[in-house]
Amino acid sequence: MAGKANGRKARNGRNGAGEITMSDIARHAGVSPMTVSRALSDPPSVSDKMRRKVDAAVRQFGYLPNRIAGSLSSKRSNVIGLVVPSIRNSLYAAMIHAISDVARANGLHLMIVNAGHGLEEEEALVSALLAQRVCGLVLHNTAHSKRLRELLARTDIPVVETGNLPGKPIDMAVSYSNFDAARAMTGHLGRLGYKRIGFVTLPLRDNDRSRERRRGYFAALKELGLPADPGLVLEAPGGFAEGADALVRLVQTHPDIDACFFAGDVLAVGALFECQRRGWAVPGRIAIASFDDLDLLRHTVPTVTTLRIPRQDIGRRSAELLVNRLRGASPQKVRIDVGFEIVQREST
Amino acid sequence: MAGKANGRKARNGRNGAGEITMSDIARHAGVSPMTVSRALSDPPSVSDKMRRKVDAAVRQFGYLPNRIAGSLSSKRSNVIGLVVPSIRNSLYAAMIHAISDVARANGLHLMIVNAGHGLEEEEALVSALLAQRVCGLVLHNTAHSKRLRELLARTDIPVVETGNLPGKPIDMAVSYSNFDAARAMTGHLGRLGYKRIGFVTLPLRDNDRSRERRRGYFAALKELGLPADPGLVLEAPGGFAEGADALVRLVQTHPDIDACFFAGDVLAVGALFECQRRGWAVPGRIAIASFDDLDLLRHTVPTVTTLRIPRQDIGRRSAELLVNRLRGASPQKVRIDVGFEIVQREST
DNA sequence: GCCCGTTCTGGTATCGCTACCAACCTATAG
DNA sequence: CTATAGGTTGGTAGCGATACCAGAACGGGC
Repeated sequence: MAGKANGRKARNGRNGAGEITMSDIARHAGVSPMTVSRALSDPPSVSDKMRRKVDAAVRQFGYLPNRIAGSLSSKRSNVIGLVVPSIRNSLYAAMIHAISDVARANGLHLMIVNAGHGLEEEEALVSALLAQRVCGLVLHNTAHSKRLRELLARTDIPVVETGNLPGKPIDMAVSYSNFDAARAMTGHLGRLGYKRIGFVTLPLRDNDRSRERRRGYFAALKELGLPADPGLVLEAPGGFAEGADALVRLVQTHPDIDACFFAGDVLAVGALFECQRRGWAVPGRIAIASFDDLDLLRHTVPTVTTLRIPRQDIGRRSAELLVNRLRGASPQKVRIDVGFEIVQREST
Repeated sequence: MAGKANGRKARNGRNGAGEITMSDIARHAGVSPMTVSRALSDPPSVSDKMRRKVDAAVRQFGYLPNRIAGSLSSKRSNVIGLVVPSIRNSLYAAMIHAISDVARANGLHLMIVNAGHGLEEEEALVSALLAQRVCGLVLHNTAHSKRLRELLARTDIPVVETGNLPGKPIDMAVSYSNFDAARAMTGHLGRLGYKRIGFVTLPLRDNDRSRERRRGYFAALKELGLPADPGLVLEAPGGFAEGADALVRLVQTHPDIDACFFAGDVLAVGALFECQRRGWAVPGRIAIASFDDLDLLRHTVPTVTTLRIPRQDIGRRSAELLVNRLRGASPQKVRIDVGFEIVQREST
């Protein structure tokens, strides 16, 4: 008799195996579940007495609110999705770190995926992140498949692109201009007096950043009045050995080369080490310039001239833009150019 | 009249602002929501005809299932939590990358947090991950606060510790022995004939890995019959400049030092560069050994003797253990020693 | 002491999906 | 032609939280 009547309410009672719920806490604190919810998510809205009761029960049971349920109910998740070409690359690591810090300070979590370097892959991964209902996205890539652009256009979550300054940002962009940076460094080398400037680029396929850098290189040569020799441009996957190899090939095919600009820092360091091995003076025999201010470049012998890209700032500001939007800032297209800086060191 | 009757069902109808739901897809495909659910999560359980109808509707609307709702309902999330001391460090990056690959292949996502190096911080972060109801955890740290151990003991999700081989794993462990590794390298240096072997350690506070390495160093000295001189041991935060500085200080205070073992690769490289700057022959004036086989160490001049720790394997196997458990493998304490390898190169 | 505006608190109805069970087919055997 | 098994399909009832509104408690002014 009572059995049946209790049956309905029993589901709020302790259920042998299930997790501790807000109702459990509420019951033990002698308040309603709503009060528990408020006490945890917006303490000032609850009286001291109630809050104390709730806090005590929460501590007693080691209660951890179920954010999945919370997200479903409130239609707000507290997870930011992040798509980078490679978690392994320390450049991205600096950016991820900065994003992570801002996110944490705002109670957000990070879901990070490796895009590899394919457009379809990126599309699939972003879809998966959207299915997880991330509340914001940071994409390093700025070249996207048509379907991905459509997909993102339909969602109303904030999106920041960070790898390049795109002509048409999907939503917001925080970056520097790869074109300007490569142009500036090439120009810098020209102004230092170098006449035969080689260029080693990272893979160009599906990568607008690499392509922009190469474009910048050629633009600068033109401005310097130097001939554009396609033989002075080499494409190489990023790696120490590949940088060394590229340098050697350039020197062999173009013995008159007097400087080389590497579009990736690891390539440049690999080349520098090769020079050390061969006893080539840097910059005596050949000058070496790099892209991205790896800490390492400040400590090699000689130290290496490079472009300082404020990767951390990019991460921090991207995250801040997301946070602001999540806090209700009106969705306006933002396009922040964080700029770059040429760091002249011993190698040029 | 019909108005009222429809009122009840209307909530399944298109609702102006809300997201596209499974019911919407079901209605347009002319099947029940359950069939849509099954068609998406377990295709073989649904007839071809039904599946085709569902797939068509899904594509037509660009439907992305709401995994938050799915997770709540099924009490299973598809997110793995990962706690590392620093996302920025490339060692962890290699491990993260491997975990990420395995996770992706199994439809899992990664939530990564920076623990910094404090025990309380780790506790708070893990709590947050548990609140997100991650389905598994990878912790790099093996020193935990008492409360964290209790917290993890109460949950029934699989946990893998990876930074060291702990005496009492919380659940599973995949690692190498920091003690054995440091002992082996120190022994190796002794067997090469070095008599005054310095040791530069990373910060020891709250870090059992560093402490184990130092313990290994002293154990080896004892085995070699060499005196343990506390003055030959220095503690330094990881960094190129710090490595250089430590080396210089050791050489100044102990001019008879003939080898130095750095418990962090960046420290070792910083020291090597300092030698290049000062024109000290390596290993002529002083031999340098490192911990962890950064790619860089294979390319410097001279190349650097180091310990190869299979970071990627650690990541891969950790993830695989988690996946197996999520697939239903019985929870047995696993403790995998992935070992290490001494890589003898030019610097010693 | 009474009225009304504030502040707090609690009940109810979802959020979008999946687990579970019941109902329904179709096919094969008896 | 019916009975039974096997494979599909659909209805119902939550998962654990929050939004929204209504009601209760409180406090001050006349």
